[in-house]
Amino acid sequence: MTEHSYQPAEIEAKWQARWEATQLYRSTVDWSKPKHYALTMLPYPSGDLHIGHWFAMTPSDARARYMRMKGYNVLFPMGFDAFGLPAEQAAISRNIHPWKWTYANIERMRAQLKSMGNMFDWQREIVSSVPEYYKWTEWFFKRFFENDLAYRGEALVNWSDALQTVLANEQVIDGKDERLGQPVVQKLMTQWFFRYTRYADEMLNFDKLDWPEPIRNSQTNWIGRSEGAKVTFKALTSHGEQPLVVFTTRPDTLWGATFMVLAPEHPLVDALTTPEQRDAVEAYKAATARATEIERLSTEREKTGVFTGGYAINPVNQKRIPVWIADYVMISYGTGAIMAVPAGDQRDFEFARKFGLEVVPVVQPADQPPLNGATMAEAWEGAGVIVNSDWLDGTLSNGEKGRKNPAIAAVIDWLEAQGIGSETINYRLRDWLISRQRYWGSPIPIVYDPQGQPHAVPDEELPVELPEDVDFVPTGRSPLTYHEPFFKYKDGWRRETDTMDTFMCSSWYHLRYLSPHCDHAPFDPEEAAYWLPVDTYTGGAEHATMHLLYARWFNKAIRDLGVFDEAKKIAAAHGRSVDGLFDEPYLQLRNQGQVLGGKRIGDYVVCRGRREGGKLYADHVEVIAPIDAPTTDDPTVVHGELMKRVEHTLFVGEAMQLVELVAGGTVSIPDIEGENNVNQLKQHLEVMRMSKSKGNVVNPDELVRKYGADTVRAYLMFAFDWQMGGPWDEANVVGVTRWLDDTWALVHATVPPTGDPAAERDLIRAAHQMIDRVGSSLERFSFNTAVAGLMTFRNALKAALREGQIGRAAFEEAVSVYLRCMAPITPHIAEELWEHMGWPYSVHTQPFPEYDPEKAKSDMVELVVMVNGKPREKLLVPVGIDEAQAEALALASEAVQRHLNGSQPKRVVHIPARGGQEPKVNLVL
RNA sequence: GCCGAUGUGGUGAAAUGGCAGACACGACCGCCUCAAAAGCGGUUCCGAAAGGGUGUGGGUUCGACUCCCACCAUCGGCACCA
Repeated sequence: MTEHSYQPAEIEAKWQARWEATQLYRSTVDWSKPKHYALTMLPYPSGDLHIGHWFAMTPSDARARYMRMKGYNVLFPMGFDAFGLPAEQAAISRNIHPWKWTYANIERMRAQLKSMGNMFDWQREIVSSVPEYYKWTEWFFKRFFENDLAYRGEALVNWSDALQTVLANEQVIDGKDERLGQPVVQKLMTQWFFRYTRYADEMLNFDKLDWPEPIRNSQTNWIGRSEGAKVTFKALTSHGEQPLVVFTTRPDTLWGATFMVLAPEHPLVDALTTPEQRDAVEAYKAATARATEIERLSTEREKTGVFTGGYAINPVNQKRIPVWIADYVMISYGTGAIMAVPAGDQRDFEFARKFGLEVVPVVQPADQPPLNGATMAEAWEGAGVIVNSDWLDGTLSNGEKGRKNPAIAAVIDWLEAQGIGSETINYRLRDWLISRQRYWGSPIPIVYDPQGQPHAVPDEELPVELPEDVDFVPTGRSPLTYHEPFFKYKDGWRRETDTMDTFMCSSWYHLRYLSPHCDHAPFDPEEAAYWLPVDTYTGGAEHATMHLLYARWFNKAIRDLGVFDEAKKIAAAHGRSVDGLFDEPYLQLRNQGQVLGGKRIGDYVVCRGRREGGKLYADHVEVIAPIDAPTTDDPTVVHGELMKRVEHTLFVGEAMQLVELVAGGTVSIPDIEGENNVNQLKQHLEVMRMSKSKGNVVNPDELVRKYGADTVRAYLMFAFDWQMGGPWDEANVVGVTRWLDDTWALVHATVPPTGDPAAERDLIRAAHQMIDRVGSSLERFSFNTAVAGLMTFRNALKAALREGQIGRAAFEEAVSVYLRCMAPITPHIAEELWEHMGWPYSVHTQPFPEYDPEKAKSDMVELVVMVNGKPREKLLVPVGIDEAQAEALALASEAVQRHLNGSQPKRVVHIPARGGQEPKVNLVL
């Protein structure tokens, strides 16, 4: 027995205080050591830390700690993304200033974050809403403005009535804002933009990045690059000939363009429309404007459109073709106008058939009878040979996009020579709209002269401070427009009164951690030279096309403005390779999954038996489809969804009727063959996102009080694959509780001075297998197998100590390895037990144990004997057994003899032991 | 429609192309106890066994949860994108 048991509350408070007092997690530049910048996404100070924060941050901490023990100088900072709409919304509904609300939340959340026991260096904390921080957000804006990366422009923008502000494209999902899910409308407004598309191509290149495929895929889709050409048609308008430019990815089909379609909002529509068509066109435009607000998204909709009465000249063959308007052409993509090639594009084909327009085939697929424009049933979008196209006839159009297609390459060259078109890359990506008509954000450091021209405020006036005494109730205009002391700059000059999108603040926070109080630059170049770029970034996948893309753009933009130049010189002076060093902000990215609230539909059961009191004693329970539910009111039958089960007691249906399965009672589940068992029944469990309204929020503070931080950490790491997440189920915490209780007792055990060498060798072998397992698991973010490796060792240590054959020296060696392997995952108990062993502070500054394959090896192994790839027998053999011996033993084995039945194997494959696996012999019959 | 991810026991889940189900929860049996809890020991994919099992159907391979093709289901990104 131990003198006292494991009391997490005591030891966690004690060690957190000691770590802070000794500055154990202070990270400073040290050029003699390799660095590792581990970053986890900073929280928004919305009130309380939830279990998702723990799930994101504590495994990230374990990884950072592991890297530190592996010899890296690790930076693992934390801060608060403190500007933004939620603070303002909360402030409005509670009538409290956003400033007060935000800072109160930060106080609270900082304490909660500290309870995790993470190795955050709190001296590097940042808060994005303090002037010390946003001075530099403004400074970056100013640099962008001065270098034509920020501009003021009029554009159709996303306007949210609910939020009373404009939003970036990224913040609009299916026509609704991402915060409240309220409709967003298109409005023509003058706003601030960043030249996002300037880096589109570079952002499509992920060569330097170790990022998850789904994120790269989302970003690639979001940027939406397509190769093609711009071609200038001649519009015959009421004001004479006017150029009408279209973007096409299929310039090889130009000769098949038999009409044109413009988006109803296109500027040339009015000039093209003839008096006879005027009414129809106006009516269609009005209808489109209405439809935009509802749902213009539906892919299945039948084509609609109206003839403008006007014509254009196809520049390749001088053909006069009609110009239509239709809502399937989007004003926001390409040039808002298309050449329609009905024979080669299914949408154009449908449109042509509906309105009786001409179809001229220009790509003739091989192995098919010649296409006939009048009779073909659908467009041919694939490869083929060009026809009906003058000089291009006979060229191969191989189905590729861009210059890889010979026909497209030939046409582009020709268009450029003729001066009627040019090769063009078009992006789905729009420029980044960063102005917001709200109060709680970083001011935009711009002033307007009396003529309304924007000028940047001088550097010495930065930061433009956000005034506090503002009436911030939203009116559709920035609250700052009502604050005269703020907007009045000098005679006749006005300040910009919009504020910046908070994604601007979070695009560079990883730089401010480097030197949060630096007052002459956004960051100290020496710190940047050492720490940048971020080596490992962890956080949620929901930021794929927002924060993670903005931050990449931001990084590339400031790199080209020379912001990293000095850091680059310093890094080079220390012998670091600086080529491309600052091209990307985050080298490795890993996304955690989500902890959900629980879901599973229970089996629909029919229980039959005898009723006694309020209970049914069932001798048979059958799982059926709910549709087959009996319609009887027989009291000896209970049916419904299985909501819950405790041993042999079932709770059935919404009414939770009690059913007791009697001894010898049977269960039948048609999906599972054979005789079924009561514990095979599926019970109802709700899985959904945790939210306050659903009342399924798990409060981490309570869990910490109940189990301790180490248990919560380890359980979150153990419960699911970290990159997948899953439903929260507190019932399983007990496995981790037992593990730590056991560990406590085992390390406190009394052991004899000497033991049995064989048993000791076995224990040390188990320890080295653990090192390998825990280390490689943490390396690849596989936290659940790391914990499993530790538990496996616990089992070995427990069994060994029970036998009483472990001596003091072997015990200490094993415990030393064990505690150092535990330290990244459960830092408090590891530290406490390390101290208990009498070893010097701190376990966290110890090296991670070195894996010794020799010590991990055993003397005997199981030789796996396989027949046609199926394992049939295992033979215990000495570890160094050679191929001939192994094959002879395998051939002689009982199972093989049975399978051979007197014949000879066709082939014998020997698979030697490697990578900790057993040797195998496969016999092919 | 295009692109991507996922699919394994009663449950959470493991498995560089090499013993499928490690580790844990639950359940069952036993020990301990006057009793219960805790604890301890054992069993737990199906099958008596031979053998069969990783969403379905093919393929590659001596050998496939893993690689390839097609399909089904769920989730995510893009979407009348020219």
